[in-house]
Amino acid sequence: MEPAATVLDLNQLRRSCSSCALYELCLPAGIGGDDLDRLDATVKDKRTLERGAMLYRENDTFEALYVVRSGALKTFVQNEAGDMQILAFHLPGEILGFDALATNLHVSQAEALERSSICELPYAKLQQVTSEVPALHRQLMRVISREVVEEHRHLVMMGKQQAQEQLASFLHGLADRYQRLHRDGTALNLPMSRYDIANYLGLVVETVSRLFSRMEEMGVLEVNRKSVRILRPDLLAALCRTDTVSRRNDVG
Amino acid sequence: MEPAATVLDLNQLRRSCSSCALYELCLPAGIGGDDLDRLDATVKDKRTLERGAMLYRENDTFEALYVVRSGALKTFVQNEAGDMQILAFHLPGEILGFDALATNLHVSQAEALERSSICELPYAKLQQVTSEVPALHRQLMRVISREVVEEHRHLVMMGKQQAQEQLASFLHGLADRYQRLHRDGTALNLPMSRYDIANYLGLVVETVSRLFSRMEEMGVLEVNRKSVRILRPDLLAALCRTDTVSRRNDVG
DNA sequence: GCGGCCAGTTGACGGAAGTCAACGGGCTGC
DNA sequence: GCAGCCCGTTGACTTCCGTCAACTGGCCGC
Repeated sequence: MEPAATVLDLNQLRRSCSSCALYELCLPAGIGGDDLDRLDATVKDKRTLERGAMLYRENDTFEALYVVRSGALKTFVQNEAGDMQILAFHLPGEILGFDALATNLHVSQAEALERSSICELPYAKLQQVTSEVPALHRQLMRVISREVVEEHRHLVMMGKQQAQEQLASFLHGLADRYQRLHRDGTALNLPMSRYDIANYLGLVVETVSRLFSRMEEMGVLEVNRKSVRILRPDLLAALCRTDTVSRRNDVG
Repeated sequence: MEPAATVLDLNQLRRSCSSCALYELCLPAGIGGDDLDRLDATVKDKRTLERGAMLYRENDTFEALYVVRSGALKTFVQNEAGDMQILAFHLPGEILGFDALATNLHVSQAEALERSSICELPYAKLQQVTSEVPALHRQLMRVISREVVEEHRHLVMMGKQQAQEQLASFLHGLADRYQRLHRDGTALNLPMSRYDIANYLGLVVETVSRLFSRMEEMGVLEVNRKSVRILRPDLLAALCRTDTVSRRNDVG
């Protein structure tokens, strides 16, 4: 046990998945021992992104999948006219980059909402490991599937006819994700702007702003810029659905 | 070459991927020769679903992935109250069932919109083959990724602020998919109801109906119940975007 | 500290789309 | 063939949310 080796071990350990505080949330879940070590080896040194920095852009060649270690990102697409549609917000432990698997080119863009730390999983190396470790292959499929299910949630949110239901569902879902990160699920610190929230939900920023104010008046929230405290989780949950029976959404 | 064997061969051939008219559209794309044969062997006999029949329901255990051979299906989720949100329409050559990969339980439902023929790919067998054929593994990942990208398109559609843009985009995208199937992309025969279209886009059925009428008046479409003829593809494409610059979607 | 800028909020207004209602016309089953 | 049902369309009305505008307060750079 010479000191130098110990230091090296610590450094490697620090950046390895097995010691990652979020490790049960991301790829290795369900993988143990040797297999985890092999996965560790494929993780490139982590990157840090400043607020506003791009992780990847449209048409970038597919190099790697990325796991958020800390901070938050948004992914979005833009059309020729420059119109943006936000696809997702990514919190620590969440993976992004799957959009490029189909064509080997990214078809969306990823931007840091705040100073963020990112794990990079070079796909070539990842592919090599998955071919040797069937468990990782299955796990990777599961992770993509979760991505699909997450997008379903987004679609359901956007399908709601009342803007208030949409925002309530958004906050409710965010609180859930915070709790999964062992954070306080009632004291949200929103990394995204009102503008981003509006775009994500298919609304305009004024509507979102008014809804925050209205929900504050109702005693559901306490809003202070980016900081949102959920005073009445029960009421928030109730606001996620309309009381009146909707004609559109009933089963035919 | 005794007659009986020939008949058997023909039958097997008929239901095999290598002779499937849609084969370049679905899983085997990019796979050849021996590998294709092995994939053929994993495909279970095809199923036929009548209009309204369910392919799978929520909480069904994950058995297989499914490829549409003919007909059309919709996938959707329902909440406790029975509210429905349609997630996708599936045309021939398209795969469904990926939602269950994460939990081994389906979290959505699939229903035939008309008499449909389905290829069943039992996942256990598929997994065995993918572990032996790396190319298929990569192909499968690509297909799921395409699913993700397809959902992005749905999100962009729902994010549009004008209902007319939404419907125009929907029809435009449908025309594209018809052409990929070597069908006439200007003579659509909609397998889904107005109700389904409305739900898919987050609108109500009256709005969709009015928009069809309006677009007919504009000379863009000729509508006759389920049959929609696109008279002016150029105008339809133009209707997919608003002329006026939208504040919400501009890049900040 | 000060100025400017941008994010966010609020108000007034109008219009697009949702709601409610009536009706027509296929399709199905008897 | 006829009845009944459901799908789709259309009209009248209402309302929610998008638009435009003004204003405030944080934040950053100078």
